[in-house]
Amino acid sequence: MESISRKEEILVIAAKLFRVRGYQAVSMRDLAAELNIKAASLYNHFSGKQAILEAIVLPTAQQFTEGMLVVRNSGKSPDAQLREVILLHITLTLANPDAMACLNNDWIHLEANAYKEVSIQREAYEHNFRHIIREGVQSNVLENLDEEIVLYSFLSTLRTLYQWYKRRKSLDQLEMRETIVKVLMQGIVRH
Amino acid sequence: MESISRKEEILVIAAKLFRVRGYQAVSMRDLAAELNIKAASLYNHFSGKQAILEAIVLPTAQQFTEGMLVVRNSGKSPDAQLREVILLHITLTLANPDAMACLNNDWIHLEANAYKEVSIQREAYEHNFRHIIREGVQSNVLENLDEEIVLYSFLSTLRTLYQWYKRRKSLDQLEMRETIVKVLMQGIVRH
DNA sequence: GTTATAGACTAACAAGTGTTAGTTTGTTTT
DNA sequence: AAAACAAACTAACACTTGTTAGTCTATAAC
Repeated sequence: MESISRKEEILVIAAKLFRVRGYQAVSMRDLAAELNIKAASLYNHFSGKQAILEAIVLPTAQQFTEGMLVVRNSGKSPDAQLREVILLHITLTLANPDAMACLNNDWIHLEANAYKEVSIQREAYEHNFRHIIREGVQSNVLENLDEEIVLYSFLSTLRTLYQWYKRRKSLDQLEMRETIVKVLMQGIVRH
Repeated sequence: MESISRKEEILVIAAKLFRVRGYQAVSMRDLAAELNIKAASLYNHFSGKQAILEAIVLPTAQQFTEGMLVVRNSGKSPDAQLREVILLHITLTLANPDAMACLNNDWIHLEANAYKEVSIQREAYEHNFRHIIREGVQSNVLENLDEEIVLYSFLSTLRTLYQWYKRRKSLDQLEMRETIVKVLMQGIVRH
């Protein structure tokens, strides 16, 4: 069953193009050309352009939803959960940076059901994130700072990670993860 | 000379649309409809769609370049400069959030000279930012952390501010600014 | 009162868009 | 050998895109 592999191949190239130029700026002919086929041939594999976007974005969104669920059910302390969420973002981003870019930038071009689906997952995700922060404040391990500012300052950094992370030797990889955790949790000034 | 006002009016609406749907997804007819005129009428005010994008993005990029210059020439300590840069982002974002969105998301759709222009300014800006961080580490006021991670974790938060800042009473405004500074500089854990 | 000017209009263009229909080719399965 | 399938193709469609040309109208300047 090599057909799965061909579909996958299309998704890899599509995600790469969408990341660089944006969903709207990539035509079916552009995508086909990159695969050395004609635009019409893409319809042997996907029902249309939307379907390609969905096939990239929906599973990625799903991974975040599932990851967050695991963290929330871990029974760990709030600050440990925060740490886990940060590592989740880093892991998923390194696994597929192009798909991460699509999830972040092109999900607004999803239509109808897929759009609603991602909206709901996104909201639920932020809701859980907010709760971890709140529990951290209540249990006195975090400073009592504005929830929204803490939430989005974290999320901004993590969601745009795909833009600026650099591939490193796997040894440095661990160090990078710890540095990001440290920067977000403890800031950058000496004390 | 009411013509300036009309041009400005178009830019305000254009920035709003570009922010919500993205530059590529907004047609000249869409923009015109929002202004209750026909697409062709837009060409009385701008030479084309690109010119509208440029008129939104270039001045905004310029403001950051100028702001950074002031900070760098202030003679203040590295951590004070860092604080100034954070406040610069907040000030410019609150002044024109739609233009900020365009600068962040749609500048890649600029062509030729305008694209190069913004690329150069962007690089110079990040270069200066990086230098402030380096000086902070060298003068022992900042922790010795990976420069790139610190830089982009700051920039990510500041560049996406337009997405999540909430308008507040001007009294809270000051508090918000201080909270953002605190979160970025000192992190969120108690110590 | 004539002349500019700003700012709108209609009509049309060439190019590019996503998509469909129908066909062909080579490989796999039976 | 026959049938089924994956995966490509050509040709065309209806529509949207940015843009241009040429025209009309009201207000402001002289």
